[in-house]
This record gives sequence, C-alpha cells and structure tokens, in this order.
Amino acid sequence: MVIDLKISEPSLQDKIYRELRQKIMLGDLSPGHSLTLRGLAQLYDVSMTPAREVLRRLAAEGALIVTNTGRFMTPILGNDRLEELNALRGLLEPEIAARALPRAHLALIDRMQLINSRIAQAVIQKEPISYVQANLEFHRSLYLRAQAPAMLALVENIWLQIGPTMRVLYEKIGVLETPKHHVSILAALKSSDEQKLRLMIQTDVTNGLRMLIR
Amino acid sequence: MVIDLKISEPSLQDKIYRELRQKIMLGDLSPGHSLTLRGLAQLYDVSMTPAREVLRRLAAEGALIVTNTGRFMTPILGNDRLEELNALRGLLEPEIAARALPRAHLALIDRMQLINSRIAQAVIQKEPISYVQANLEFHRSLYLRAQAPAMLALVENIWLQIGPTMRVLYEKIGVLETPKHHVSILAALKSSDEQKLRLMIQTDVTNGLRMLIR
DNA sequence: ATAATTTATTTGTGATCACAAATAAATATT
DNA sequence: AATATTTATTTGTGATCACAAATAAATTAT
Repeated sequence: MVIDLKISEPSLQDKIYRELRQKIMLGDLSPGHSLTLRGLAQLYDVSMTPAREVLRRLAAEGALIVTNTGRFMTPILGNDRLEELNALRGLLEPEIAARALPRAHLALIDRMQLINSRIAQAVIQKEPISYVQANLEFHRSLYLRAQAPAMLALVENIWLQIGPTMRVLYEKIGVLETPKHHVSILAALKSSDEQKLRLMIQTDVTNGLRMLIR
Repeated sequence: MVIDLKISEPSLQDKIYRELRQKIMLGDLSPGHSLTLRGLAQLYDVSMTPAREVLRRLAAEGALIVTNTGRFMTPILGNDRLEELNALRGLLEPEIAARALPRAHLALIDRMQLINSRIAQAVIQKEPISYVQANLEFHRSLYLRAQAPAMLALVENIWLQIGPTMRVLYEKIGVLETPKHHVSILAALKSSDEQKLRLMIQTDVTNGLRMLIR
C-alpha cells in the first residue's frame, strides 16, 4: 500500500482571509471602512470569486457588516454594543484563563513576560497596532493552554468585532500606559491562584475599555 | 425630494441559508451528513454560486466543518467538545437570562408557559425535532428580551454547533420527560429572583446534556 | 446657489465554464 | 479472495460574464 501525505496547500482565499482578518482584529482598518469585491480582488490580483468568499466569511463572523444593499464594511459600534461585547470578554476570558491555569508551566509564563515587555515597548514608541497585537498575543498565549477550542474561537470572534473600534479609541486617547494588571496576572499564574487569576483577567479586560470609553 | 422605501427582497442565498441553518440547529441533519455544492444547488434549483456561499457561511459559523479536502459536513462532536460547548451554554445563558429578567413582563411569561406545553406535547408524541424546536424557542423567547444581540448570537451559534449531535442523543435515549426545570425558571421569572433564575437556567442546560451523555 | 432630475459609473448576485484534485468504481495482480 | 492498480466519476476552486440595483457625478430647473 502506498500512502502519500499531501500538504494540501491553503486555497487562495485562505491567504486573503487570514490577512484581512488580522488587519481587522488589530484595528488596521478603521470603523466604517468599506470593502468591495473588485477592490479586494485586484488588490490581491485574483478574481471576484475568492474575494467574495472572504468578505462573506468575515461578515459571517461579525468582522464585517453587510449593509442592507449588500455592501461590506467594518462595523461601527455604538457604546452599548461595545459594552456588551466587553461584558462578553469579561465573562469568557476569566473562564478560559482558569482552565488554562493548571497547564500553565514556567516556560509559558516566561514567554508571556517577554510579550509583556513588547507591550511596554509599543507604549513608548506609541505604536497602537503593535500594542494591540502584543496585548492580544499575551492573552491568547495563555488561553491556548486551556485546550478549549470552541471557547477560544468565541473569544477571538469578539476580538474581531471590536478590533476597528478599539483602534480609534486607542488613537483618540493615546496608548498611555502598559496594562497594569498584567503583572498581577503573571503572579496569579505563578502561585496557581485561580480566584486571583479570574479577578485580574476580568479587571484587565473591563478596565481596558472603561479607560477608553469616556 | 422623493423617498422610496425599498423592501429589498432577501437574496436567493438568504432563503437557502435560513432553511439549512434551521435544519441543522434542530437536528434534522445527523452528524457527519455531507453536503455538496451541486447537490444543494439542484435541491433548491439554483446554480452552484449561491449554494457555495451558503455552505461556506454555515461553515464559518461552525454549523458545518470543512474537511481538509474541502468537503462540507455536519460536525461529529466528541464528548470533550460537546462538554465544552455545554459549558459555554452554562456560562452564557444564565447571564443573558439575568439581563432579560428586568424586562420579562407577564405576557412573555405566559407565552413561555404556552411553549412549555408544546414541549410536553412533543414528549408525548415522541417527536424529537418538535421537542428541540420548542425547547429552543422557550429559551430564545426569554433571551430576546435581554436586548443583547451579540450575546444571543453567540448562544445561537452554540446551538447550531450542537444541533446534529443533540438530535442523535435524543433518539438514542428517547425524549423521556419534559424538562423539569422549566417550571422553576418560570417561577423565578414571576418572583424576579435573579439568583434563582441563573441557577435554574444553569442546571436546565447542564442537566440536559448530563442526562444524555451517558 | 440649492434642490431635483438625469446620466454615468460602480457594485453585488447569480450563472456557466474549465480544471485539477479527490473519491468511487472497476479491473487487474498477486 | 484480498490487495493493488487503473479508470471513471464526482467534487470544490477560481475565472469570466451578464444583469439589475445602488451609488456617484453631472446636469437641469427652480
């Protein structure tokens, strides 16, 4: 019997999808930014077909909204929606963090510490995108350990939705300070204190917005 | 100035999408059921294009999985995944129910009572699909009052993912009994007891699976 | 000038096609 | 008979096109 393992190369649309998704999540696109099939298509030098799939997929995930005439744009979130999404973060992220806690060994904590210093750098250099990117990476690197893919998917889904709006908030306020609760999070991880971890993740998420919204 | 309001008729794919989505959520399709572009297309007498959009959209929502060769099928959930999704229900649904509580007036409670009797009927007649449908409607009619669209979207997203699997579980066990916590839920609503409501929603969701899984 | 109307352009939707890869069916080989 | 190989069929992907609806631009009328 001959077995040939295929590396099934990612389809054309997958590449475009991942790039756009990343841009949106990091706030590279501002709220209300509209995207067209043909525009996206010739940007990546492909036909309309894969471009269409990408936009619809992102729309299905809430990363884009579809106007009632079928146009695609990044969502413009009102305060109430933003607070709702943030409440979801406050609900989900402590839970997934708690699940990751038993599996969070030292190597992970070290890596998170490293990422945290990258956040500090982004603050100094006032680069909001790098800031958001490192900040999300800080959280994700922990959450990955929870081995709860469905939960992580929901969390990232929310990050996607708030991406563009968060960016403009950061620009309006200016990235003032490195998130002060991250050290407490790391401490809670080291001491395996689940209650403290939940609380710190919760306040980190909640305060992040509260700082911005007014 | 002349304003003409358009009733912008739903696109072709929207109709197909909603129907398929409903089928999946109610468990009309069993786990591992595979769907093809051409099959779906000629089932609805359309071209491949809208069929493709529908399948990809459902895949983006987790209602379908895409095999590594690009085929579409309803997900086959292992026990761990199923428990994770159920944990998410147990996390989200009490919260959204609590938010609905202040707005839950008597008319709503009456309607829920009515739906509950439909559940009882489905139990007697042993119609698992009607059972699931009425059961979800019971919950959704409450959650709609929360005015938390993002939260509701996540909840329905999870319902979508577990739809096919729940169906076979119901068939294996048989729909034995009308959910016993629903009356407690209604009681909690009437007395505006948030803590009790959270607890009852939680146990209703959790026990629902626990009953089935072993 | 401002608002209404007309014209031009852009846009998403759905259909059809060619193509390669994956699956199923049939045949041959051990 | 069971396994390997070949052939036939089915399948998703991406490209291109026509079309109608929506938007933008230009024009006209008030």
